[in-house]
Amino acid sequence: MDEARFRMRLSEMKAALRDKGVVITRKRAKILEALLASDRHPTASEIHESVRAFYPGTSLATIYNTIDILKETGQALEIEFSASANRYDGRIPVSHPHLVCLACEKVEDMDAAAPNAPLELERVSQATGYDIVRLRTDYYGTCPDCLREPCAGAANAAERGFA
Amino acid sequence: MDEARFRMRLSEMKAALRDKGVVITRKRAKILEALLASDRHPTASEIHESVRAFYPGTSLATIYNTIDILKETGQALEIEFSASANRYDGRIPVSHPHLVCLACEKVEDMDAAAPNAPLELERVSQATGYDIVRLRTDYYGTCPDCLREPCAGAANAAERGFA
DNA sequence: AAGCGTATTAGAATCATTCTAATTCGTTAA
DNA sequence: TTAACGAATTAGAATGATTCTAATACGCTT
Repeated sequence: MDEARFRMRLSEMKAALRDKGVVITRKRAKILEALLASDRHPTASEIHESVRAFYPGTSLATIYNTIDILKETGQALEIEFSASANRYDGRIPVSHPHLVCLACEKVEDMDAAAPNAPLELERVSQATGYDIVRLRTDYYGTCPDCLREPCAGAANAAERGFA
Repeated sequence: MDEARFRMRLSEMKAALRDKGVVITRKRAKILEALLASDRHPTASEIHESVRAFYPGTSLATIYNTIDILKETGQALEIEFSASANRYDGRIPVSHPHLVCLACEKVEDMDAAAPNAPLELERVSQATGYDIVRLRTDYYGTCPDCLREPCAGAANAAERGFA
């Protein structure tokens, strides 16, 4: 994500929050930046770490609070995991496929052409009678790095019966 | 799921466990049956309730223990949720799409033709360099029942910012 | 500078899941 | 039938992410 795109997306997010009457405090601004800064789809506590580098007294509750607002305004996507911390995607806030490494637990955006989400939601709504609002498409496996040289994470995953 | 298919699938599961050297105790047999009996994709504690109707002293740990073995042997699919209990699918133990109602939280199999999972895994492995072993495709929205007459669950979901 | 509403905080509470260590069960082989 | 061994089961404690709570601090507006 280049600088221009980063700043554009950041203003978009701020605007969406302001529209909801949410105050963009300095801490909240840092949270948005931390969310956009890495392509690693950070967890709440990773964001917490980033923000604490600037504002040491920041509480985890503030991170979750801001994330909630981002979810409600459709500005961030929550990628749920029951066995580990949820991850968040603020870069592309519409449904799109991810690659999840069971060894090192990283989550990547899938480069391959994504299905056209809005159209797909409409199609499935028609077919099922549901009012479908989002979709989740994730591929689970072992990433090229972990295939090459199994890391600590890989060992863990093996223990859990994967790998 | 008709009776014949039920019994067939049940033997399949038992055979797979025995192959692993796992003893099929009466409690374990009931767990498998509870998993297959409903199309509701039960949670661990729903299975627990079912089994306790027959064997009152059964511990939740036993349910989780058996579920773990089923996952390891590829005989059950875990559908993860971070905000509520995970659900399990023992009927169709290969990756296939689900419909998740955000109001009443039920999880249904999607009837529409599923993408050919093994082929899709292979395709994505080729494209990404990952060794992809499973995929998750889930559609989130409101089911026809909840669209018609919003239930308690629907109210909850609305509070959470959905619906 | 006062007043008001939102943001923030530390820590407690929650809840699904996993772990632990002790007990019981099932099976096999004397 | 019984002894013995490994696997299954148990209750309850531990874990860990997330949410809640009630008190405090902050940032506007006037």
